[in-house]
Amino acid sequence: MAKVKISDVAREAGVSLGTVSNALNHPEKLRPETLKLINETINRLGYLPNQSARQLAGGATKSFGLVLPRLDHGFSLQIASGAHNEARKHGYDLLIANADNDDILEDHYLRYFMGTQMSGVMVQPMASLDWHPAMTKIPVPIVHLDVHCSEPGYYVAADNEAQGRIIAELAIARGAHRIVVVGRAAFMQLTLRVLGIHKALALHPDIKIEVIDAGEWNTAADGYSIGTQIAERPADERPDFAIGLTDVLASGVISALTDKGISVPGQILVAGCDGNPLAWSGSVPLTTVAPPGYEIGRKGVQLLMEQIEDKPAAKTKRVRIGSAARTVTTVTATEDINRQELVRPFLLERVSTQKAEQHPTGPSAAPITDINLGAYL
Amino acid sequence: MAKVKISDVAREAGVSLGTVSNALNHPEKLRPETLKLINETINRLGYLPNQSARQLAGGATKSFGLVLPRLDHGFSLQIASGAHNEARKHGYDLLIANADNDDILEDHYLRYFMGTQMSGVMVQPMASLDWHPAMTKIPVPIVHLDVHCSEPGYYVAADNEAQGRIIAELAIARGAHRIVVVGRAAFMQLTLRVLGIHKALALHPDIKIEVIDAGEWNTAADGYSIGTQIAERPADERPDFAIGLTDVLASGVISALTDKGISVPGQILVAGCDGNPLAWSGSVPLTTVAPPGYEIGRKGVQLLMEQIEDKPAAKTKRVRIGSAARTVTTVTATEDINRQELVRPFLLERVSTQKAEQHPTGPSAAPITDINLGAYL
DNA sequence: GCTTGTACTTGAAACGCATCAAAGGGGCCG
DNA sequence: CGGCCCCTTTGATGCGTTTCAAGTACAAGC
Repeated sequence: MAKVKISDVAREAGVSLGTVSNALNHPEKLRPETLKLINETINRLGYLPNQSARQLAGGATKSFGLVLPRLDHGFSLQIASGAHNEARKHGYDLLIANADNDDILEDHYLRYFMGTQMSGVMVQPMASLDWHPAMTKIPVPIVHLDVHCSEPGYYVAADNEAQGRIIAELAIARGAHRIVVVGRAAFMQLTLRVLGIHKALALHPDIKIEVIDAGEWNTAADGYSIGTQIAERPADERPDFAIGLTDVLASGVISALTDKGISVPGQILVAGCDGNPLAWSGSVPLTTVAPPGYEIGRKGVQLLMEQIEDKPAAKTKRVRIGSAARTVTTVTATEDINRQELVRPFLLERVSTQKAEQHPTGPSAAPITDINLGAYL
Repeated sequence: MAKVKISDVAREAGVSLGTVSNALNHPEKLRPETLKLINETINRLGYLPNQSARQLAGGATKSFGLVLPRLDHGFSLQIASGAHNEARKHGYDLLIANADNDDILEDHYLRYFMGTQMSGVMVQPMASLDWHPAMTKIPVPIVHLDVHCSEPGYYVAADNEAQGRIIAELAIARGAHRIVVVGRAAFMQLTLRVLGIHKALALHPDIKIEVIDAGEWNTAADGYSIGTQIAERPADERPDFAIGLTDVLASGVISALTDKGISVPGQILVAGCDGNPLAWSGSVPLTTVAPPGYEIGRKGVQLLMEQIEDKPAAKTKRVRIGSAARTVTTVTATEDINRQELVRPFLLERVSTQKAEQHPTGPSAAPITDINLGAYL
């Protein structure tokens, strides 16, 4: 069962090698009969073009690579979904690699994609951003997602500050008097969230705010221990609203509080940031602010296209996209819930959108008008 | 910024082209100093091997392709996760393509992968299985996932009959007297689930069973309409246990019942099949039987490896893997819940495993000992 | 000093295809 | 009938690697 190649098709069809190639790539150049004859032969022989050879001979193919840190995080999947749709719209393929939370693998796949003559590559990198210096020399369009690079380059990031602001405003609206922010602002993303929270609360000097740090990794256990600590305070020193810097933290807090007999949301309201489904499995639903992953993926591909199409464009472009406040489930499970919504989109939530923010030096990001509910986990 | 190629490295390092190639592929053949020199040059120049050329010249690279129908279904992600881990274990890369529920795209990516000289390809195909005849002529190892092909070939599938049996046994254990099965057994998978249910109930002639079909597509709306129909019956004609053939159906049923004022799980217990997180968002948690996606992905890669390693092996192998009964959340939300579990694995569930079944003509599937909790959405 | 062996290194030949300048074929006009 | 032009097809060339038979250098043994 030897592999059938283009020359086999040519011989069999009685045409030349170049003609078969044209049938594949520029069918409009061929006479209809010739094209038909060749296509029949291709099918009969079961010919499948060798992509490697095509790429080698013809330069980049129309495909993008996307390296994600994990596949089981809703945010990353939203990115993948947005990127996929946008890529297909432009006629590009999208290949996804799972870096599995491993820097080395991330680097590995990135190089792999760049070496495959992909038309462009996107990464949602883990914490650090110090690429191998060589990386910047590669003449392949690349876009970083969900980071804030200081180096020149393209990136698309969620407006984490806006996320903080939104969640703080939710607290204000709920009449909070004493707020705790749970977790360590270990990464830029989290720092910005805290900043947003502070900015929003600056207008409300009557509201007390407190940031509790419980450990380096912001694990659920950290959240649980902070929750325990809160629960053990005298009732009048407890907050009435807790904000987890991540959903995982928030989820840990909720567990601790309810374990200690404190009602959530009866006595303390808890909210998170991330829109991370992994953290939703508790019996107490969690209110969270989800970054617009779908939009980020979409915009990422658009930046790739930009780099491909107008080569001599600016070498740096940064896009920040506002967050959609997404109350995945209302804090109070017994609150009025529109059952109809449950039947259709299958996400028990109220979605309100927030206009995209303009980055001072960047282009205006399109306002977020749609949230891809279906694709969201 | 011209692309630096292997000959540039060779010239710069003062060695021959073949030596650089050896440095990359057979470093043990080189004198340590030479190797060091070449590596330094590679880094200095920012050389990145052209994967297309490598593949073209060297035959298949160590990478697998996986085509999934969607990315936002927990089952597919489990497959991806299992496949990824197993592939890495053997030193292979895994590239994922999202067919986005589109037959044409599925075919497209499949061909793409096969044409890229991948070492092997896996697909979780949508309904139909009539590949283009040419497909079977391609000398690339391929494994189908979650299907039951009649044609010769390799596949790994969940034991859907076992899923039905498990869910029926749950109903029996809960003391059900009157069971309805909701949905149309449109695909083989669903047919087998119904079969399993019937087999389990055959031992309990006292339990009444009824199958309600509401439409071709088993949508949430279908579930809702069946739920409504059930709710409108006189109380003594209502079932006390409803089984959705899919979680989406079950979710629709729950919505309808609670909308009509019937308590779930107070008056009617509802369970589903799939372990589909999309269907979990309701305020009433759903008990579901999840197929062991992680195991399926793992086994898929193992079958790929088998085909790669012992070429002259059997041309057909079929593996059926038993389902893990995974009660994502107990039917009664107020039931005893082990809070500790909530903090750690972040999946409020009880996992019980079921020994793998032996396919008459196949090899024995390894018993399922672990469920990849973390990777499960 | 010559031979044999060992340890590296070399470079030319594929790999399968896209490209493109050039050739071929046919119709039309003069 | 000849000349032109347009539409279609041809096939040699090169893409960046890997591979492998052939080469080189050096050391040990005689």
